[in-house]
Amino acid sequence: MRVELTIKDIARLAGVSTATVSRVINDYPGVREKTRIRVKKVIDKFGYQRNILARKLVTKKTSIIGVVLSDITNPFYSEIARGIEDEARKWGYTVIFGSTDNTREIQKEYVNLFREQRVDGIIFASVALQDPDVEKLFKEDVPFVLVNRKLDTIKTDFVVLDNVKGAYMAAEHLIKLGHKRIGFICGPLNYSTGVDRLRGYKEALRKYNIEEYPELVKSGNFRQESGYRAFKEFMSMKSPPTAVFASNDFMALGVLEAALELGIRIPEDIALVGFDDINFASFKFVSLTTVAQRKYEMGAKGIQLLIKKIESSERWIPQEIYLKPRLIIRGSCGYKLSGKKRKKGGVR
Amino acid sequence: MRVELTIKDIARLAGVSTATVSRVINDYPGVREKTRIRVKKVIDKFGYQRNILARKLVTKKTSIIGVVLSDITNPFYSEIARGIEDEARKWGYTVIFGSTDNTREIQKEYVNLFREQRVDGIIFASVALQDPDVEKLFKEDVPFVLVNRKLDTIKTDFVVLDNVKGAYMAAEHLIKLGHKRIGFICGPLNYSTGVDRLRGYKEALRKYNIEEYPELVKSGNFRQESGYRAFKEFMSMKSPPTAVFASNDFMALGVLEAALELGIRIPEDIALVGFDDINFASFKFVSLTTVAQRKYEMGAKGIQLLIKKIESSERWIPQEIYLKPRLIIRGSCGYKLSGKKRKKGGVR
DNA sequence: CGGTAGAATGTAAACGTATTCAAATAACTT
DNA sequence: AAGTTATTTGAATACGTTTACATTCTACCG
Repeated sequence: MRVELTIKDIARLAGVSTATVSRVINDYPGVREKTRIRVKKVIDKFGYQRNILARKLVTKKTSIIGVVLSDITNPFYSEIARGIEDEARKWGYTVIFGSTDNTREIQKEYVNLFREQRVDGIIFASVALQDPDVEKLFKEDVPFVLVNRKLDTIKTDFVVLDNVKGAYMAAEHLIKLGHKRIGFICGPLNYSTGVDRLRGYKEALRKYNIEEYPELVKSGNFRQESGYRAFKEFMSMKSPPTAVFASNDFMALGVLEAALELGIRIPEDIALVGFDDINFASFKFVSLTTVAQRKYEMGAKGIQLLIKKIESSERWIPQEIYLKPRLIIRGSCGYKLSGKKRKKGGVR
Repeated sequence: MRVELTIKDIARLAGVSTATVSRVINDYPGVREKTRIRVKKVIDKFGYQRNILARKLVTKKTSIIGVVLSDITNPFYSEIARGIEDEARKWGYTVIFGSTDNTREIQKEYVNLFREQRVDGIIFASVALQDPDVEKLFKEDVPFVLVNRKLDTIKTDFVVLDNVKGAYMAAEHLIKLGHKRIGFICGPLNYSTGVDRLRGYKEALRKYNIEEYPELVKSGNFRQESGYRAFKEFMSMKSPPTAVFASNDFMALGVLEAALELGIRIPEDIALVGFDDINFASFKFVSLTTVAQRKYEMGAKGIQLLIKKIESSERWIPQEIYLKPRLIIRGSCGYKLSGKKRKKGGVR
């Protein structure tokens, strides 16, 4: 790499002091138009790129934000990530992602890395209900925002979907289609998304006076295999559910796989609803009815909030943002859409 | 945030000079065991985290690597990204991703951002055949590595799949299944992946003395809709192809959608092969025969290469790495697997 | 025990910017 | 035109490390 000019060189070449050059570079006021132009000309002519490291050293602001999420490969998270990335760029921030695979050790490693890199703040997109790392940051006053999943132990900023409401809507929809025995594939109960969706499901049953059968609630881990397994278990019961609500789309995909294997038709034999509306859910040969959340927007909102918090000078009051869920009705729930849609029957 | 101790404080507290502290921190030799321990104790007791910015300023090494790819949301790229991320972490590097949507302007913006951030090197995962940005970096001796797609205009490092071979294998497979009219949905011809896969397809036809019909090659853009459109066009021909080879999986998914809509069965009516082996291809209700590439590994290899290049002191000779493609035979091509697999027939 | 090589430690100068405060200059005011 | 105020400019310092070089210790030798 060729040699780089410094602010000193520019100052010398323009016949001014480094302070003036600095002021010009940062568009600070208090420099005469004439000299401003002169300095700019020199910069254009000889080329200059300020050394952001030196700048960061003195300003103590890196404009970097760390993001921990469980897996960038997971389409759910990659959409959030994209929202974060795009929005960050707009505000002049750079982001570093860390995929933890929901592992405490790797999360800790990334949090340490982020702090070593002197990030201005951190976004957690996949926090657990008990999270020592986050609580530590809270105590130490490091700015952060939770996204997607929240935490009850501390009062802090978050942007999440109203998961209770979303699950309620999904269950309600199945109930209104006439289902009385609705199997629920639960997410991990150490995540707010897991417990909230379970709560929503139960609330709907209660509201419509439908008896709760414990055997209709299977635990899953948000991964496809667990949906697959749960569905097979459902189907081996003496009286299986007539509908299944999987608390995320991946598990719903597992259900589809299992159904295909068992020769069970969705939705003709069993209705199915998912949660999240990941990309694949909308493919015609999947056509999964699901509770949608705007993942991109969630990421964008999250980083907006974080940046506001970082840049705010006054005492910050934590913001709790709940996004509205939408039920997207496709083929897998068996709802008969009016008009010409779904003329070809169900999925598969 | 509470006040941070500096190397000076530690030096004072341990009764040594800053140079010694620095040596301890960096595990440099030339400091007596006794003093090393003393310094470490002080650090443990009072807590200290070195300011990496100051360090970077003097060493001129940021240990940051920029990655430009077309879209982190695209499962193909997110897998590459994950490979890069994990491997980078192992080597003590941090990575910044930039999603360009294959846009020249955004790519330029990100390259500028990366340079402003003083990254040690850059990985391009979605370079075009003519790419002024990359050629400029090449001239200016900025270390970079191409991954996934390559460039003919300059001699540089890359890690790509042998796309010609891969496409050849796919086409050959269809030929051996007895197909004579194989529709090809081409990728953009301004990417090496586009042209190489086309070349592989043609080579196979030639090798097996199958006549090439220009109308059997439709242009696509690697996106689902274009596969959808191309398939519909094929099906409106007087004599449509009996098999379709889409040069990536997304376009193959488009084909599946179109087929579903037209009531055409895959593979019974028309055989289908894709390329890339994105996650979704392996789902049972998709079951797409495809040319697999190890995306994670490609990313990991790419960054390994880049780091080696960055850290090498001798004159660097560009490395050209071709990864081997594998044909993964699933349901969509109509190949009858022996044994118990696919007992349920084709897709859908 | 004096001398000396080698190891351990310290001193001081970078690295490239932002920023405070004082000095210089320009712009008004009367 | 002198005095006053506002605006521009510059000098100097700080940010927190690393590192070349000088100095001091230590240990070993004859």
